[in-house]
Amino acid sequence: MTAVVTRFAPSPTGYLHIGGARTALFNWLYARGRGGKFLLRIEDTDRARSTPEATDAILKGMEWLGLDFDGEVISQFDRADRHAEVANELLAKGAAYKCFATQEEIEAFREEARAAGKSTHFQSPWRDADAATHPDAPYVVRLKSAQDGETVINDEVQGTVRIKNENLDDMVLLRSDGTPVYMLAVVVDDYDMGVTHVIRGDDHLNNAARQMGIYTAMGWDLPTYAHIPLIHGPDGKKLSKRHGALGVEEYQAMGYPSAGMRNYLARLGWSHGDDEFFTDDQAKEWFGTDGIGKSPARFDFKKLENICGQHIAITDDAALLHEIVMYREAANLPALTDVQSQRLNAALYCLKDRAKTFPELLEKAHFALIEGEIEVEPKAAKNLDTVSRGILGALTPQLQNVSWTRDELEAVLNRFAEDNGMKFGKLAGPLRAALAGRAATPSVFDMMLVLGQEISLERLTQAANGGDS
RNA sequence: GCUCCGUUCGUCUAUCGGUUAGGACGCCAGGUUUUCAACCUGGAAAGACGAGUUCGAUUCUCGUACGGAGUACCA
Repeated sequence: MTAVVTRFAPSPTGYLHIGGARTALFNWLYARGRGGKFLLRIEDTDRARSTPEATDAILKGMEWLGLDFDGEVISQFDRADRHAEVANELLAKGAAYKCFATQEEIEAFREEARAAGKSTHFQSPWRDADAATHPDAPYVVRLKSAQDGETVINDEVQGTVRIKNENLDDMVLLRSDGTPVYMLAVVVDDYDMGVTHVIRGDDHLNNAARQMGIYTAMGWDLPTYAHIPLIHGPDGKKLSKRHGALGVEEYQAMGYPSAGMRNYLARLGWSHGDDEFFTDDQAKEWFGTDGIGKSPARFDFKKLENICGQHIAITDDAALLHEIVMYREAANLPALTDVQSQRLNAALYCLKDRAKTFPELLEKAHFALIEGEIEVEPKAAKNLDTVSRGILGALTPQLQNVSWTRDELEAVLNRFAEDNGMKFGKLAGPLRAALAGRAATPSVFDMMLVLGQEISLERLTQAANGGDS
């Protein structure tokens, strides 16, 4: 059995959108789970629409998603000579022909066909023309595709799909300027790159039948096809910019961890029994085309968040800190100072299972990130009224000479609450406001432990004095 | 127009002819709780529609409806 080779072949005409990212992920999982190779090819034969910025965005997106590929990035445009070579070989074999029809002639043909309710596929009069009759004019090279019988696609996802050959047109292989067209380029590239499994969007299912004509004419073995359904927006319509069709870098900027993104995307349109939450290793082991569904899936941010929250919770602190740093960069937030990252690192243990995204985690880490003056948000301000400040003023001295451990702090605070005839909850609000300036924070004990005695007492004192001392 | 593909709770999905149609997210109720989150318990919630095959269809076949894709000298 030959080794598996998959590829991701985006065209660089925009950012790497979520559907493309999932296609890349599927190919990556398939290859990586089988000890195979995963290649990247940029389909840049459309010079007018391809941009280096887009290629860059694709590369960045894949890097963020952790989808590493083997070998160099392959530019399809760079291989134009090879594509032309194959076209000429097809010509020599009589499997392709030169077509001198003008755009006007083709247009006229289509209009007539449409009016007659027939297939609009252009039927070139040059298909069987004698070379002696060829004019000295520009021409395109078209594939002489079969006209009878049917083409059968054995697709791993779609099953057996039969298309009558009469519905296949003689597609253009080489433009009149001699440059190759995508349909030719994919086939030649996939063949030359040794691609064994073509996993791509099902918008290419029809194309597969047409491309198979080239394989047959060249006598090449077909790859295994798996045409996966596209992702739709929340309204079930085609994904548009308004809902979810954002570039993957925007998901990074929104603060989703990439492991969660991979998990969610893998689960979108693919399943392995009831497993919802899994690691990369599990996904690689489990992934196969048999688990891919046939119907389009919709993107759901709620579920993404849930999965991401679970991944944040199991990520080790060092990796998490690193990813948060990268997130801040992607979101154009100021870099963390040394003190901030030290404190954040120390606080991660009590933060990571309370947040679904990095912004949420950072929001809860607010107490650890403040340096200097604390601004009290309105919701917390009511916990710092005169009465509360009095309580804090009475409490603070009692924390002067205790050993700064969780047990000790719990003991002191509980005793204080009891002595003053109040429930601990009554005490927690003011403490939270004093330590973080917020109403929603991690446990007050965790905050005091992370901040340390000196800073904790400083903040308590400041709050007790009304914040104006 | 023509060709191809799809359709199970709101969403992602399981089911490979016989199930009280399962799980997850979300939602609702209750519990726990120093806030948030988490957690625990319970609940509502689905086979597009119509025929056919079969002892028996969510599952197989056909049709209809609705979505999607392709039909380029775009990819």
